[in-house]
Amino acid sequence: MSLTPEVSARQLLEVVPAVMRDIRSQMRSRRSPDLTVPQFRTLGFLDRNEGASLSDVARHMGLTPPSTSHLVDGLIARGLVAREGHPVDRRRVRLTITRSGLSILEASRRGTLAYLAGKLSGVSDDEREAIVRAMETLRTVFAAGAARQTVVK
Amino acid sequence: MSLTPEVSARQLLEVVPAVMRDIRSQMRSRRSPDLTVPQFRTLGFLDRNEGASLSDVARHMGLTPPSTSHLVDGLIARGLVAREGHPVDRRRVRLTITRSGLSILEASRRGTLAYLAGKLSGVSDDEREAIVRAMETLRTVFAAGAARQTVVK
DNA sequence: TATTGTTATACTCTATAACTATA
DNA sequence: TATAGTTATAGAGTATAACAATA
Repeated sequence: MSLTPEVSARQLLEVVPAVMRDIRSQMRSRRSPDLTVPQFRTLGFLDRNEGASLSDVARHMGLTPPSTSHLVDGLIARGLVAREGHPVDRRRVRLTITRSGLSILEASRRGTLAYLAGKLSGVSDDEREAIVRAMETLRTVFAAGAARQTVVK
Repeated sequence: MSLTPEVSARQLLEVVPAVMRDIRSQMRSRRSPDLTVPQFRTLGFLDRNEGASLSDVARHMGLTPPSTSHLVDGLIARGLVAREGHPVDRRRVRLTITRSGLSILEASRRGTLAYLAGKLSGVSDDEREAIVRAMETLRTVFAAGAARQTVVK
């Protein structure tokens, strides 16, 4: 049989990195709203989760807290994210996307989506349906932080 | 309608980075045959293309020559790749995977495939079929170097 | 002149270890 | 003691710019 887990795993391992590289280099090539993929995802998360803590972001991204702290530093340095103290628990941090961050996020999102949609425009409806189905499945299997959350108590 | 290019593009942009992160962190966690994703792909390419030049690798990976040179340096430093002069054109370089590189490549491939297959084992046959179909489509659309090769004369 | 590759430099992403501050 | 976060340090990946060697 051809559709064992091993076969699909092999396909993933070959194709996903190639798609990823393409996305990265497209983002890099936009010379105004240039966001890296992790920065883009962080802004998107903060857009949907106002006042998230550093740990919230780390969990969502599947990163360690130091990596996340560093990542957020970069966004703050560029004025795209604001960091305030938490009113109650003073160990915590409240992260919010700034107006400037939001507009860059939207520009970048539009640009990248348009680019990807262009690439997919030559693909048949049928094949696009398979892509959407596949992404839905993969999302549940590889949800960010899934592995950690299973391990952590 | 729900399956426009835009919808599938949105899915890709959300899901692919998450899958990629998962693959990376799995590779990082194997503490003997630890290869990064680009190193892994480079070794795989050299396994299939004995004596490839630096430019060949760069094209395949969708990277600039300096980045590729650096990447290859790391593999040579670890004894996984050998660099010789080209017998005819002395500007060129012949890259080959070493025996040690091959055995690490195979171990890493087995480990990562097993990990991914495990993750996909809970997925229905139907959904795996969609994944395989999607990957086949994406491979043709995002083939490494495709963009450059179209642009370059 | 054009091609192949390297070196120099710099930034981002990521990790682990060690630390501070707060609970 | 446990939790939230930062700082220190380091390696990999990537880019652009400048260069050397060869064709």
